[in-house]
Formats: sequence, C-alpha cells, structure tokens
Amino acid sequence: MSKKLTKRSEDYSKWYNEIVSLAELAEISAVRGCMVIKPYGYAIWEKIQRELDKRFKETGHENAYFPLFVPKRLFEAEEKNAEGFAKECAVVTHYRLKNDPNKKGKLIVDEESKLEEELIIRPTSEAIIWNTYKNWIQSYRDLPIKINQWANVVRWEMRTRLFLRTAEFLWQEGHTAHSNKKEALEETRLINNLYKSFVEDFMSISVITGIKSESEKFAGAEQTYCIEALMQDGKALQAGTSHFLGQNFAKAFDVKFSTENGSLEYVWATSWGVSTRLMGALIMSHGDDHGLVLPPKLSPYQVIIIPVFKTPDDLELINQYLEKLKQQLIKLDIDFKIDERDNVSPGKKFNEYEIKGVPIRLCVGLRDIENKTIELFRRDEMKKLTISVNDASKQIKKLLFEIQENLLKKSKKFIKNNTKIANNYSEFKSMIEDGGFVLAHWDGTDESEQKIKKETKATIRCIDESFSDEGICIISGKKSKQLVYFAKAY
RNA sequence: CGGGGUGUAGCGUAGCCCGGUUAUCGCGCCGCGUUUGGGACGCGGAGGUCGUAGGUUCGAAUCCUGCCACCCCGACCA
Repeated sequence: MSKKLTKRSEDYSKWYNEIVSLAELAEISAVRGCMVIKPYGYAIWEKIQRELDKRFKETGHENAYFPLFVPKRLFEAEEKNAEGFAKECAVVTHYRLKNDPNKKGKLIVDEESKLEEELIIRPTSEAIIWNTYKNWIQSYRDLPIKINQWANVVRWEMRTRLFLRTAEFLWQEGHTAHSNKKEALEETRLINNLYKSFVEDFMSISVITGIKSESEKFAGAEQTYCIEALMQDGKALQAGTSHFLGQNFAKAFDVKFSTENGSLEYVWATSWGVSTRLMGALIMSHGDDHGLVLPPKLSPYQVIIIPVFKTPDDLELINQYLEKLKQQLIKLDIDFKIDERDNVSPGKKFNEYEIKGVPIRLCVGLRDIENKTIELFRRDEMKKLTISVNDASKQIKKLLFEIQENLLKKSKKFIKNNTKIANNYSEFKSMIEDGGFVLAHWDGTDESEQKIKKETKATIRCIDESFSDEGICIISGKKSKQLVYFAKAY
C-alpha cells in the first residue's frame, strides 16, 4: 500500500507539513510552539551555516557569542525596540524549584527565589550586545566592529508553523558598529546584497529586494532592507533583513567614541539576520507533488546510489563495478551515499530519496554490469536516463551544475510571471486575490498602507529604491513617488 | 485575549446523536516464510489509564460539570 503526498494544489499547508515530516526535516516537539530539527533537516541547515559563515568572513566579519538572558533594564533601554518585542517575550522570574508540600513527587516554583530583576530570553540581541559594545568602544581606532553570532532566539508567537514561525528558532545575527553614517549604510546594503546572492546562488531562490515601509521596518531601526521571496501558493516570504540602526542604540546605551579630531560622537550601527525560516523558503520554493527538491549545493549529499541485488555476492559485484566511479566522484568533490539496506525494496528507496529531494539518483544492478551502464534519475525534472559507466562522473558533475541553474531559472520565472502592475484599486484587489507580487502606486502614508492591509490583507513587502516613475496612489488618489511591491505574506 | 472546533495505540481514524460482552480499521512496529529494476505479499504477534478530575447510572469512550492540551479563524509576527 502506498502513502501518497497531498498535492500542492489541493491543500498547500497540508502539503508543506507532510514534506517537513516525510522528508524527515523536523517535527513538532512536546514544547509548545517549538520544533525538533531532525538530522536530515539539520544537515541542510549546517550547509546554509557553513556557506554564510564563509561569506561573512570574506567580507570582514567575525563570530562571537553573547548571553541568552537580557536583564529587563537593558532590554527596555531602546524604547522602540523594547516596545516592538514586548508582547512576545519569555521572561525568567525565578531561579529555583522546590518540592510541592501538597503533592508528592511534584515541583513548584520557590517564591523565595524570585529575581530582583527579571531576565528576558532574547528575542534579538541588540540590547545585550550594545551594552557590551559600550565597554569595547572608546576611540575611532576601535571601529568598525563587525560581529556575527549564531544563536537561538525566542519569540512567543500566538500561532506557529514549522520553520516559518516557531517560538524558538535558530539564526545568525550580525551587529556592527561604525564611526560614520555612510559606512554603516554601506554595511547595511552590503549585507542585504550578500543575502540576495547567497539565496540565489546557493539556494536557487530568486528574491526581490528593497526597503521596508515605516510600519514594517524593524523596531528600533532607521531603515530596514530586505529580501522577499515568493512561495508557490502566491504568498510572499521575508527571507532576510538588514537594518540601518542609525545612532539609536548608541544613544540608548551611551556608546560614544573620540574622533580623529578629538570630538565625542555617537557610534553608528547595523544589525542583520537570516533564520531557519530559510528552510521553509526552500521547501515552498522548490518542492513539488513528489516531495522536496534540493539544489545540489545545499543537499546533504548530491548523489544517492541504490544497488539492486538479491544476494550478498551480487552486492559485492556491484560494489566492485562502482569502485572506479566512487573514486572519481570523490575526486570531483561530489558527496554521495550508497543505500545498501537489504531489507527495504528498491522501490521504497526510490520514493524515500525523492521525498528527501536528493538531486541525482543512480541505480545499479547486474543488468547494468552486463551492459556497462548506470541508470540515472534527476529529481528536478523527474527524468530517467541510462548512461555509460565510463563517463558517468563527468556527466553527473555537469548535471549537478545544470540542476542548480535550472532551479534558479524556474524561481526567477515564477516571480516574473507572478508580478503584476495594478493601475487602480479594483484591479489591485483582484490581483492580490490571485496571489503574487502586485506593483502599485502608494502615497507614502501609513494611513493608506493600513487601509489596504485591512481591506485586502496585502502588505507592502518592499520598496525598490531604483524605481522612480511618478503616479497616483491607488487608494487615496494622492500623488505617488513610485511603484511599491504589495503581497499577502507569511 | 475574542469566535469556532477537536482530544480514542507511535501516526491517521470508526464508535458518541440513541449508554450494554473482549473498543474498529488502516499505516507503522515485532516474528517466520516467500520476495527485491518504482512505495512487496502471506501468516502470526505486541501495543490502549478512550486528554484529565468529578458527577449521573446496575453499567460510561458514549450523558452532565469543571479543568487541561491542541487545532482553525481573528489580533501579533523572522
């Protein structure tokens, strides 16, 4: 009996959850709103980490680690930041438990261990980091500081969804300090571009970029740059953000430095991050009715080899037959895995790796040994072909490259086909209903933005600063400086 | 926190309206055998405080009340 994956078109949420579960990426944990990332899912996350880390270091950043707990006094220092996150903070109020005198074997909070000052479990680390930077920065010679941290953060969300919005999630957060505005702004843009090229080159996900509107920007930021991806159900997903924090945090934490000419000035700041949410973007960008589809650069292994055999002797023969190819794959730096389990049928294995999205599958049996061939299957197009064993490694290398490109091409085309321009509000409403990005004129006011959000559930995803054509706001009829991207979002 | 819903084996479920032997079925799991080039099959087996506390009753998965948990729709959000 076969268990079929729900089709994307039938129930997108169900399809998504089934992939997360069947591909063994993650599962819902016993802890409310949190998830367990399973080995296969974590292996993908590690690939993301490794590549991002490399790119951060290439651009002059270093890793460090700051505490999980943020004393409330520090947390509330930057008012807007505190206000923005206040509603979703987990708070530590006590440090001890004791035996329940009324119920044997049960524990209760020891009221006598109440903390003088509550500790906030970081929803983001600006506060604790800027409180530390205060001690690190005195002179212009101490700047810039460009630090990244890999960490977990907690945001007590009302409703959660695997990878996209969990109460606890893993991310990287960069925090930089600069001596002038120009340099900080350049850093903000540099990172946003880094995110864009990482997501496109490495994850094969096409994105649009720009800045956030006042209401959508990060709490405590002057300006938020972002990358926005488009999922196959037509909803947008914020995949990464890079914030220009101005001097807000420097002022809140009193971080000043002596300039070259001896004056005392506040430091300029940026912060930026991407999270395990990228895993959600990955699933929803490339997944199909057969499961996950992984770009080769991201796949824990690029090639899965399935030997078809009846006896241990057959397996031995197949392994001998594959020996040369294995050596070649290692030389070409291609990760492969051989599934030699003898208690699972080949058909089952085929399906398993299809759901897991492994880019290329090789199948080898006695039949192939006779013909000097290998059966090759590419996951992205679900196509099977028979190739000669002698030049298999070269073909595989070429194909992996092709699959990586092909997925990005598809993703780019998807955004292109699902981005429309609305000339008036009624057009806008029906386009938003259909999903995808809708470009429309907006007068720049919070009022118009909120009205559109209330009536259509669409939000401004980003403002591409390079657009400059003037027009008329679709909702207010007032003058508009440029078209902006709207969409319903996750 | 407002509105709606659901809790039965690891997962998905039937039974509940109208109370009555040993709680249904599928997947998964274990054993044996036959299989293995697209999710194998046969036979046998293990696994349950029916969310929880109380009430009604000769008798409760089923009816009543409280509590807890989770899901969906709002509000909030990387």
